[in-house]
Amino acid sequence: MSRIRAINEKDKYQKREAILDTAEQLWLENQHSVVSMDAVARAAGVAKGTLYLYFPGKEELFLALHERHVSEFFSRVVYYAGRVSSMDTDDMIYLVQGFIKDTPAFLPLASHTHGIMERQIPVEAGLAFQERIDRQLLEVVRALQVHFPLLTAALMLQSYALLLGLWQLLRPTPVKIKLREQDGKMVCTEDYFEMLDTALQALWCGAFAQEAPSPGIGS
Amino acid sequence: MSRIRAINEKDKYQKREAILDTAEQLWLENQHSVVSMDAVARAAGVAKGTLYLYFPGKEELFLALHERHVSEFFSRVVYYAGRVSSMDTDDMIYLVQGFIKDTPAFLPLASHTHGIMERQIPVEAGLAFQERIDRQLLEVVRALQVHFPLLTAALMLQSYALLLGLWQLLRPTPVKIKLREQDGKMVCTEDYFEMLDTALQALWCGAFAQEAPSPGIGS
Amino acid sequence: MSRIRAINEKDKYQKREAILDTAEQLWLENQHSVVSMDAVARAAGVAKGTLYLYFPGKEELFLALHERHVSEFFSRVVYYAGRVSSMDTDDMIYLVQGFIKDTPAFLPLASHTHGIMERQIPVEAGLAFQERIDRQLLEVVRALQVHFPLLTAALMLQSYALLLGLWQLLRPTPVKIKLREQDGKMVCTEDYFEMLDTALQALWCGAFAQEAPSPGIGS
Amino acid sequence: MSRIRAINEKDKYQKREAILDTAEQLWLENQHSVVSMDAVARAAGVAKGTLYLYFPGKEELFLALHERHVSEFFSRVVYYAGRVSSMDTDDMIYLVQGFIKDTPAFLPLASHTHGIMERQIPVEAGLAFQERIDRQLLEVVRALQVHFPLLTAALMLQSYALLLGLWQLLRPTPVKIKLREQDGKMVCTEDYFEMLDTALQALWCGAFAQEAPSPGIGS
DNA sequence: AATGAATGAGGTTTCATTCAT
DNA sequence: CATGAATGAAACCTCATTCAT
Repeated sequence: MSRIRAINEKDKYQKREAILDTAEQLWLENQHSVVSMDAVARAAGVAKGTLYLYFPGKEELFLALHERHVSEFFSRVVYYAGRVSSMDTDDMIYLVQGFIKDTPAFLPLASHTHGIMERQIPVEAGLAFQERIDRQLLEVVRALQVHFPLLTAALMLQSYALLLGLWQLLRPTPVKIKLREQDGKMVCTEDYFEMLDTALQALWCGAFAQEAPSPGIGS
Repeated sequence: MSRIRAINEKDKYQKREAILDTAEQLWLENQHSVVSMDAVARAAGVAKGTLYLYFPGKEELFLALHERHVSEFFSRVVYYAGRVSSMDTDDMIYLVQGFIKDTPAFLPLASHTHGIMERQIPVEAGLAFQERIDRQLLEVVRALQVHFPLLTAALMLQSYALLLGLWQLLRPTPVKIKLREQDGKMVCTEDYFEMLDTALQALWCGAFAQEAPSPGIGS
Repeated sequence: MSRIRAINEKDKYQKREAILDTAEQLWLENQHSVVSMDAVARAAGVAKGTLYLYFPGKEELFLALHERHVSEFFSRVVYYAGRVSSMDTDDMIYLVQGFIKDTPAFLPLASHTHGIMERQIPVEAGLAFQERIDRQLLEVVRALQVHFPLLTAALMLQSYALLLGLWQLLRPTPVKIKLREQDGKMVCTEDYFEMLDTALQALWCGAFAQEAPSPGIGS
Repeated sequence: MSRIRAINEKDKYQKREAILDTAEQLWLENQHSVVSMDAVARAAGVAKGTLYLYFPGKEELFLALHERHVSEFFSRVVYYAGRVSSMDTDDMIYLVQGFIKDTPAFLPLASHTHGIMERQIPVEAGLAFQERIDRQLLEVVRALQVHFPLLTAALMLQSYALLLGLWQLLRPTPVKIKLREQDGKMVCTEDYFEMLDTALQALWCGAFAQEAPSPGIGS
């Protein structure tokens, strides 16, 4: 990272981004434990104090990284939805899985963010974050409603919840890895993507079918 | 807590349970931070060392608490499924919501367990835990298949993921509370239970409809 | 170990000895760390409290074990000195090395005793121990003076110090083992027994030569 | 201790030395037990975390202190050997006793280091320490061989062992002090320095005499 | 703007010993 | 005599954050 002083706004933005890049890198390498500010500073080639010039604290730094992830995903969706003439559920799932695979730090960090961090963020920062996300989400919903008239923000939220929850249950823990070695067929060690595919299909299918009467299915 | 020495197995079991009770209580009171063994010992009226007679370490203590929750829920389901002549999705959702409301520590602790703790548990303990849970899960699935022939363990897992993920997104954070004060209609602050109801309905409906051809619904 | 109650003196003595046997065994197996009373009790098949019926405390237990070692060595010397018609330095060294090899727990425990433990023993117990040892030492000296007229208790002490000190410097520490792997010729990793042989030879030779004038040797 | 920030290398070195000074002081005052990092920090007037900026851990801190002692002794010897035109055994003993008297923490700490600590030091740190000491020892041996042609590194080691072992046997324990009160003439309570003098004389005398035939001396 | 030395609260775990049973 | 459940004082180390330079 450049050791040059960031005087103007553009330099500052680039330095901020560079710090986030480093943090993302470290997060990936060190999933087992938690990344320390010390490590970020060292890896980014800046002093610890400098981090605090660009981010109010640790929570905010990683929240910013998470926000970058979410924004990137939203951008992709809007872009894709605007380019194709029609979309179905499979296309959405394809987009989601593509993003997850391109952004391996996303799920672990999102899990951490929603599981732990969000409670410790200063309210002001949390509110601002939430507002930015909500605004983007509304755009995304609007863009998607062209293809999915019945789609709602609530369904997006539910899908995200499914995404997140499934990953927490199926993520490759040491225990999970061990289990899979012993018995590849245990239900709890099914591949995440396969399970996610099935679940999202079911959720969207069910969500869009709610309008029509659903007489005693499954019972 | 009783200060009597637990000589026989029954007393020991009761003392263990009493410690778990205390831990659960503290967990509820102290969601913002993490409960320390110190606090558990003090609140339970035992010495710190005593905790380590009943649990190998902190992680295991809270994992045991989580296991107690899950077992309790499973018991309820099996019991209920065995008593009624027929069940539908609404019954299941009713069971779930009932359990969550009766056990306010469940979701925060489950979130913590899957988000953080599971990675730090000794592999042996984790494997044993997983095995016990899986065994119970199979029983539950068997009991439910009487009423839902198409139900699978995978669907149970997906439902749990939804439960967990939604709660993490909608839990009453300071930020969330503030938001709701400002604007009761923001999508992100919808009530957890309402959202869970909708989502589970959709998921199960979709899951059970998968068998039948589902031609491009929603698109 | 017998779980029978020790009523008479003989049973008590045997139980005490059995505990010491177990402690010795454990000490050997666990040189890297320190043996806990818990471990001794478990290995001996008695309850922790029982240990305190036979020994006032941990220090005293291991001091008793050390005393058993020393007494055994003294016995051997007296026995040997009384049986042979003449002895020289080599015979003594042979006796010493034989004992050390037969009693692998001796040096680690002696080192621990003199390095750490002795300071923490209640004065009364320490005095009694010291007195018993001194009495035995005097006997040994008397028995040896038949063969080594110039031998003194001081020389015995010095020899013991050499024995002990050399072992502490040359004991197989992880570091020492690593060093020896890298370079078998470093002076600091010479074999203990070889070094001890040389040193004792020199010490006794020098001690017995002190009577005669030793003008400027070595300079 | 100065509360000034140590910015440059020189300040840092001085602060490190100051911490070692404090640790040495505490060691002397608290021989009965073991000095805690807490106590060192408090006595040094720095925060606990600061200690860990200067030393990786407790073991390393006290090993560094021991190394300072040894280096100081070696320096004295080399300096002395280079200044005088001739040395004999008495001069060496004088040097040794002088150092011990000037450095009262040396023997207790050395005893602790070799008795206990060395096993718990990370191998890397131990190896580095050993290498530095060995290098210095070789210099010392070279400097001394001017005056003692027959002197070897092995003899130095043996002398150190004697020094160490004798001190452990004769150190002023509560028990030893009590004994001396009762009976000033017991062999076990002879003065350390007197015993050391005799022993080193004998060892060196014997070592240098080994070349010449030693026909059954003492028997 | 940038540095990095200093802080210090906080948490888990061990284990010799006691004493009610 | 024997048990083993309970105790509770230590002790080490981490790391987010601050602030003098």
